[in-house]
Amino acid sequence: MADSENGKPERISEAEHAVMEALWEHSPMTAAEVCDRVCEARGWSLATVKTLLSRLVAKQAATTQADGRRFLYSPAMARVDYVDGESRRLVDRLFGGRPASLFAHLAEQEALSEHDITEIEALLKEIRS
Amino acid sequence: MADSENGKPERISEAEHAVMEALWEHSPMTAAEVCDRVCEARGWSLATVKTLLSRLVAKQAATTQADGRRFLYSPAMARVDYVDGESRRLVDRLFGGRPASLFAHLAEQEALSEHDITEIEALLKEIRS
DNA sequence: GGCTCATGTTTACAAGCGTAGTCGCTGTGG
DNA sequence: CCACAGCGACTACGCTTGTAAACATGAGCC
Repeated sequence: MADSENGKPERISEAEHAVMEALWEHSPMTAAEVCDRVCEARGWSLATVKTLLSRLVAKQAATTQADGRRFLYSPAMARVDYVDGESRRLVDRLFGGRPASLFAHLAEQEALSEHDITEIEALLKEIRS
Repeated sequence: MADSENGKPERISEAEHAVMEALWEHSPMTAAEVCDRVCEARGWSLATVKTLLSRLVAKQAATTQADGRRFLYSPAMARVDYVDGESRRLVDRLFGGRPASLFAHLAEQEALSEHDITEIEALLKEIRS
């Protein structure tokens, strides 16, 4: 079962996400190249990256194209879609689905810098135009 | 390790979070009362809730006070702190720590309703005052 | 042609999670 | 006094995750 043939996007774990970020930044890449980009930061071995890549392919979050005997890996989903899904999950789970509540929370917690606020004001102005 | 004596807040899983929400809404409560509030919605048995409560106590996310032979459970962390932690994690992981990026994303994805936008404008005005 | 290197596949294994059953204790109604 | 109901503690068990080693295989080098 799990998700062999249907299009249900299986959930990507945090470690897997780190690999996806690398692929979104640059693709296609071999496993070794992915490792070059993430192994040091996360303290991983190449073997770990290989496992994660396999799992991502199994989850249909990444695709491969043969290049001789090796594979070149590419993301199979757009980053924006992933980010969107995760954002919505958070807003749904913690803010009753109301993005404004998230914003209010950030503001109350003073997680917003002067710069953030200015930026958001500018965005709002743009939306309004 | 884990977090016996130190104050490191161990991560709360999704199922556990559902229980925490119940406790935040109303506390203290017995395991049975918590079940009344969440079992139906999640299709859980009382046993499941008991397990989750134990784990939450172990993680020091909830506390108990004896009431005769049973326990009354209460949250040991403020909801706002949990929400804040999760929000920041998301912003850090997906938006490079810039809340404005999250906001921009939401705006681009049209996840913001007219109402949301108005609300945020109002909040901004308040901050500015 | 054999050895080594790169690379995907298989296997491993502990910790965490979701879900729940069973055990043991004790206060209570009869 | 005893069976029972209620309750926490302990045990269970399959799945996912993080992390990686072992294995197989093809390719180039000497």
